[in-house]
Amino acid sequence: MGTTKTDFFTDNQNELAILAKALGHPARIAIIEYLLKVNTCICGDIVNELPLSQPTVSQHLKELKNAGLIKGNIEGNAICYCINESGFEKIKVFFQHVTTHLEKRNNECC
Amino acid sequence: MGTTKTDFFTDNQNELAILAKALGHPARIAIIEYLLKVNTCICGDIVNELPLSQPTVSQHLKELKNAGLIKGNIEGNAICYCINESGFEKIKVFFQHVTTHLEKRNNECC
DNA sequence: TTTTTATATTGCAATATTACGATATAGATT
DNA sequence: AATCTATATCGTAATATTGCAATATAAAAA
Repeated sequence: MGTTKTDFFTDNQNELAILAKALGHPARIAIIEYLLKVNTCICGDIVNELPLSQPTVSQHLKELKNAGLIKGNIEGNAICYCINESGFEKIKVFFQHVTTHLEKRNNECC
Repeated sequence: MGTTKTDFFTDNQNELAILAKALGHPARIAIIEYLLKVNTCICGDIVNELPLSQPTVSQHLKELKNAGLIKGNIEGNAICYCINESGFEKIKVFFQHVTTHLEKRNNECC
């Protein structure tokens, strides 16, 4: 009990849920928006930008990376983070799917 | 401690996070996909479709409704659920924003 | 009115998430 | 080598989520 019943859902459903869940925190939305603005940055930049401690930011970065939404490359001392397009591509496909379905019918609802 | 520091983020960041969080579970992705297929349905239909108990499905429906992703209308005995387009519109705008930013630069990353 | 049907709510156990201080790691600088 | 800089990990407390049995609610059917 308490655990998500992952086995009973499709791989695609689980993948989409993981991607959406990773974006399900305002700090992680803020990190993505910041990365869109500055293109690349290091963890310390985000620590300066957000009202969160360094360990907390590091944890959020890890979750975004595990979900496949950002990439991190070692650059000497620091780690250079940037957006991982392929992760966003997957969600985009889902939302296009939703939009296409909704456009077909004329907003008929209950 | 343990609570998300909502006050330190913008309304838009919090709203997007709430929408994404609502989609951050495979059962809720499955519910949305099912609603896309059948247009409208009642809670019992989803209980038959998913490997989850009635109270659990009811709870997931509540979360999707609170986030603004589905609508529920009382129809006699039952409640008729359907997709709420305006919720999806908000996320779509966010992803368009991401896509536009990413297309501008030529995939330059770290 | 009793029963059936459809959903929501309550209460609870198991697990997951959020946040941060303290500490570890690892490359750069002096 | 000692120190500084940048980030990750560990440990832990507070809170949230997931799932379901039991129960409540409310309209429909008998």
